[in-house]
Order: sequence, then C-alpha cells, then structure tokens
Amino acid sequence: MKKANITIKDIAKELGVSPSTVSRALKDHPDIGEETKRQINDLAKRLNYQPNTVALSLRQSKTNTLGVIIPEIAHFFFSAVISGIEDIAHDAGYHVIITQSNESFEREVMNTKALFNSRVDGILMSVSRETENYEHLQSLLDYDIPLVFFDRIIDSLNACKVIVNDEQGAYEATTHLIEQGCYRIAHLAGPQNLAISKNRLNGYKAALADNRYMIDDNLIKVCGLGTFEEAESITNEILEYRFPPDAIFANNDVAAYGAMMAIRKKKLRIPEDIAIVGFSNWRFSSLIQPALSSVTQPGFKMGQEATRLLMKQINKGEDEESITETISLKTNLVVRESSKKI
Amino acid sequence: MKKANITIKDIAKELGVSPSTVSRALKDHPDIGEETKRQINDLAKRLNYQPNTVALSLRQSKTNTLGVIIPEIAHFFFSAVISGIEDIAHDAGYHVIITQSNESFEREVMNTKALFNSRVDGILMSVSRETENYEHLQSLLDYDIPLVFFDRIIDSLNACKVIVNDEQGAYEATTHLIEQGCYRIAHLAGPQNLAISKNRLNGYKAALADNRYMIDDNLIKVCGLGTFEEAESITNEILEYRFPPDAIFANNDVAAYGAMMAIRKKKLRIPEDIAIVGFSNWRFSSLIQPALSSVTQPGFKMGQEATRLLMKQINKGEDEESITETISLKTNLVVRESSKKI
DNA sequence: TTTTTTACCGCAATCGGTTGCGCAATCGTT
DNA sequence: AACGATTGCGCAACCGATTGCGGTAAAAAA
Repeated sequence: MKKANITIKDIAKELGVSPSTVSRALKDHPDIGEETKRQINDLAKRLNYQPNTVALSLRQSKTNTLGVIIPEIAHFFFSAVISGIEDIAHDAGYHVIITQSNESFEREVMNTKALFNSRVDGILMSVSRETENYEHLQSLLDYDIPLVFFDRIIDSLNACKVIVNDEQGAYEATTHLIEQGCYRIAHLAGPQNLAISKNRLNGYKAALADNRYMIDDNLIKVCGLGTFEEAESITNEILEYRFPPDAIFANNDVAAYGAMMAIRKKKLRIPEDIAIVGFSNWRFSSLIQPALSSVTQPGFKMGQEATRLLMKQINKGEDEESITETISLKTNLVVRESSKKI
Repeated sequence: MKKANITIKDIAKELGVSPSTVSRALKDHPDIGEETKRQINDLAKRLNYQPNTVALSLRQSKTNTLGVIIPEIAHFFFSAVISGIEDIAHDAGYHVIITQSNESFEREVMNTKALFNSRVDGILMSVSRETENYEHLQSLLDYDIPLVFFDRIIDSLNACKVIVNDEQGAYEATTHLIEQGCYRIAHLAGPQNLAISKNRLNGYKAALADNRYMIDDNLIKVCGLGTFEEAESITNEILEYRFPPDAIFANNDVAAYGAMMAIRKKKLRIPEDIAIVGFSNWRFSSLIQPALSSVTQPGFKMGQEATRLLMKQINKGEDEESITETISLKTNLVVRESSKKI
C-alpha cells in the first residue's frame, strides 16, 4: 500500500486552517498563535510531512543544486575532485548533479544545455579533450550562471578557475631529474589545446633553460590519446634514437607507466638507465615497481576550493561586481624509486 | 549585462497571444494555426527560449532525476558504477544526483531524506559499512519510491538488487589456489554485516569443503576497516603461526595488497611461498609486481544494469505489480603472477 | 438565410509552497 | 466609551508551464 506524499494543504484541511497559516507555522512565523503552531507542528510530524523542494525551487528560482561536467567519472583524479565537491556542497545544503562528457565535445555541449535547463545554481567544469569552441561556455556567462573551471580550464574565458600549479610542478620534476644527473630528458606531453598540458611543457622547458640544457624538439612527443599503449609505442620510438634519453618526464602517470613498459621490454633498467617521473600521483603509482615518482595533484582539495569559489559567486548580491578569481594549488613532487639515482 | 531567462509568457506578450497558445504551438498541437505556430517558433528560437524544467517537474510530479547513494566516490569500483549509471540515465533523459555516505550511517540517512525531498524519480544505492538499521530504506519502499540496491545490498528488503556472484567468484578463486597445490589457504574477510563479504566467505568455505579441505577458523580473519595497513598487520599475525598459510584469498584487492606488503617484508616469495588472489580487479592490480590475480567485478555493467532495472520500475504503470528482480552478474577470475605456481 | 461544423485560441485551474496585504477580534489606553 | 494598537489568520497573487473546457468567428452545409 503506497503512502501518499502529504502536502501543506492536507495539513491545512485536517486542521481547518489555511495553507498560509500552515506554511507560517512551520517556519515559526510570529504572526501565528502558539496553540495553532503546536497543533500544526504535531500533525506535520505525525504525518511525516516533507516539504516539496521542487515547489520551493520554482517559487524562489533557486534549486540548491550544482552541476558538474567532467570528461570521465571513473578516473582517480576526477573522482577525487567530485568527492571534494560533494563534501563542500553537502555542508552548504546543495545537491550535486554529475554529468560526463566522455571527452566528447558534442556531449559536453548537451550536458551544458541540460544543466542550464535544470536551472542549477552553478556549474563546475573541466573541459573535454575535444573542446576548442567555447560558445556554450560563453553562453553560460552571458546568462550570469556562476561558473568555475577546474583543472582543464579555458584561459580566455572570464570566469573563476582552480588549477594546480602545473608549470611549477613540471619545473620541479624536471629539475629533480637534472639533479639526479640526467643529461637527455625527454617529455611525453599531453594534447596542446589543454592549458594544463601546455603549462607542464613550459615548466619542463623552463627547467631545462635555467640549467642551460638544450631543448631538443625530438625529445618532446605529444601523446594525444592518453592511453598507456600510446605512450608505450611512442617511448619505443624515442628509445630507437641514436642518442636516446636517460630520463623521461611524462605528462601524467598513465603515460609514465606506458614508458616504463617500453623500457622494461627493452631490458633497460629504471632508474639506472632511464629515470622516470610522472604527473598526478595516482594511487597505483606508489604500488607499482619500481614505485613511480610523481607530482601530486590534490584532487579532493581542488574540488573543495572550486566549490567554495562557486558558493561565493552564488551568494554574492545581484549588483556586486562579478568575481573572477583564480586559485592555484601547490603541487608536491613525491620522489620514489623510479627516479632516485643518487 | 545579464541576459534574462525568458519564459513562455514573454513570448506570449511579445506576440499578443496567450501563454497557452505558446505552449501548444511549441509542442505542435493541432489546435494552433500554422502561421501562429511559425511566429511563435521563430521568436522562441530567436530568444533562445529554454523551458524551465523545474516548473515541469512540479506540474508533472516527475523530476527526471535519479539519486545515488554510495559510501565513497573516489573509489575505483564505485566510480565505475556511477559511470555506468550516468551512461544509461543520460540516454533515457535523466539526471543523476550523487551523494556519498562516507561509510557513515547517519549521513546515509540524511542523504536518503534529502533525495526523497528532492522528489527524485528513483534511487540507486549501496549501503554503508555501518548500516544495520533499515528504517530509512523501508520508508522509501513504503512511499513506493523505485529503489535498486547494488553491490552492498540488504537481503531482507523487498527491492531490486544487482550484485555480482560473489560466492561463485570466491569459490573459483579458492579453487584456483587449491589447483595450484596450496594446502593452507587463509582468507582476509570483510565486515560480516555486508552480504558481499559474507558471500565471499561462503564461497571460500564451499570451495574448501568441496575439496575436502579442513576449514580452520584461525585462517579466517576479518578486516573491518578496509585499509591496506590493517590487512598488512593482520597478515603479519597469521604469518607468525606455527603453521602459516601457503596462500591467501583476500576479500578485496586493497587487503591483498596489504598482505603482499607483509609477505614481502618477511622476505617470503610470492607466489612460491605464499600465493595471493584478491577480489575486484582494480586498475592497479595488473600494474603492481607481482601482478595480482583477482576476481573481476564489472562495475560499469553493474551501474548499467541497476539503472535499467530502475527505469523499468519507474516506467511501470501505477497498478502493475511491483518488480523485485535480482540480477547477479558473472565474475571472472583473472590469473596473474601472484598465484601462478604451476 | 439559417444552421452546423470546423479552425483557433483564451480562461482558469493546477502542481506545492510563499508572502504582501487586509480584515476582524481582542486588548489597552485615555 | 471611544479609539488606536496588537494579535492571529485568510485571500489571492505568484513562480512557469500544462490542459480541459468553452467561446467566437469564419467556412461549410442545409
């Protein structure tokens, strides 16, 4: 037997008062008499009255819901970010709607529209690999939808952003390899339309330059797909060079892992023959052998910070200046066996 | 300059017709004249009219939203499930609200209530480790909220369930260890209030029994916390036995990894001295060394199946019999180095 | 020309809750 | 006793879209 959802009107009818009185009584409005309040509250409790948040959302043009658009949920970094988002959002009384683009531009646009139509109070997003057209994002800004980018941001858009200091992290990783005595350091780069990949490449170059190393374009290879098989085959190519590298700094841990596979199959030693540093410090990085050195990317914290920024935007007054803060989180190089030569 | 959200009334006013006419025109109702329809559709497109789904939800008592309650988002298995959920839900035009209980009973109850108040059309959930009281879940059933449990199910509740065949998977894993010539097989079990842990333990016992092995309670240890440190210290205890085991079947891969750490620190060899099989086949399992044998748990598929079941419930008629199907997905033992003795 | 049909469109209620305003009854004051 | 103040509550509009029903005009049939 299905229990019916009871409404404010049911309570009103039962007690012979008007719905407005019930509404006010439930929120302890001073206009309502003590005795009436008591009766209404008692009955509400007895019937297990639960306010319909949909009606509230309509009335107040506020859904208490945040939308999230990410490339992929089943990914350690992004799921850590979501967890951070949910953490802050929950405490602020917000729900979180998750959508994934699966790295597809088309789907990213669909999700953007869908979230807009759902009238979410704000959107957190990390763009797909394919995204090179920003109309759908600009449109959100035009409608004044609070928007915060994280990790995969769009530099040219006038919105809040939370990133890790990719350049600094890459710089430290590369410097570390130099300090270990490596002379030819290769870089497995990411797709260059993503700012994060570009920044990591820049950090790598800056470290080389600061140490008066030559920058050899043959040692910089873009891995567009992001699979470890791709990184493995690209590493294979590099290893065939007449002067192969003695170190590899990879754009992420998966690529680093692919490189390790290629190196191992060639019977070369890590780190003696080739040292390796990855980026992101995924969970598996500490578990594989040799344990992979990597640059920690604080996903959970990124989710928290992004959500805090979003809250700030949502709660600001109509007339106040719009906020366009950018938060840059510190990375942290974790040195493990894969790069410890000395 | 903020663009305003335009409504059906704006269009109506602009064209000097009534809102009802606009509504009908936009959905191609035969009552509306061709010329009027054209004008309305044109203007709607020009103004980029987007229907307010909140209003629709209120009107139709249907939010096109699913709620998900899981213990932890940043967890490979669960994020794979979410991905599967989102996959099916998206195609069916549903949004997905994610909440995490962080293994806290209290928070699970809060999330349940919050989703109920949001009037989600259905709920998918995997209970927390702490959950031993089911009132909040029974309450959902009382209100006829479509509900599907996955992975961490509650056997006694009359709802749809999607699980993997834990017992069968554990049985195969244990049998595999027996076939490898192991004589004393230990089991790192999970918290026994979770059906999945109980089932895996049962599978382990059944395999032993079917092969006329003694069941030694000293070789069955519960890891309640689920951290690898815990598993490591418990394994240490076992290894101190006068007759230590020559194989370990762990309730999950993290526990298996903890066992590997303990074994390695004692300078024992894997699999020669002690063979190991885990459960879940997380991503890192194939990457660590020795590669960990494990029972694959199809998370993505589980999410898909659970969502399909939920859709079936949501779309069934008022009067039709309620559905309480249970789907059991096949597991698959992946044998790797950690258990390959012969 | 009168009646019936048909094509088109608007009124008003509805979903569930909120809120400005007004009204009646009681209370206090001079 | 008369009048202003206070208390306690209801009316009705509103948020945005949908929909049953009814109405008016022109077109078709009688």
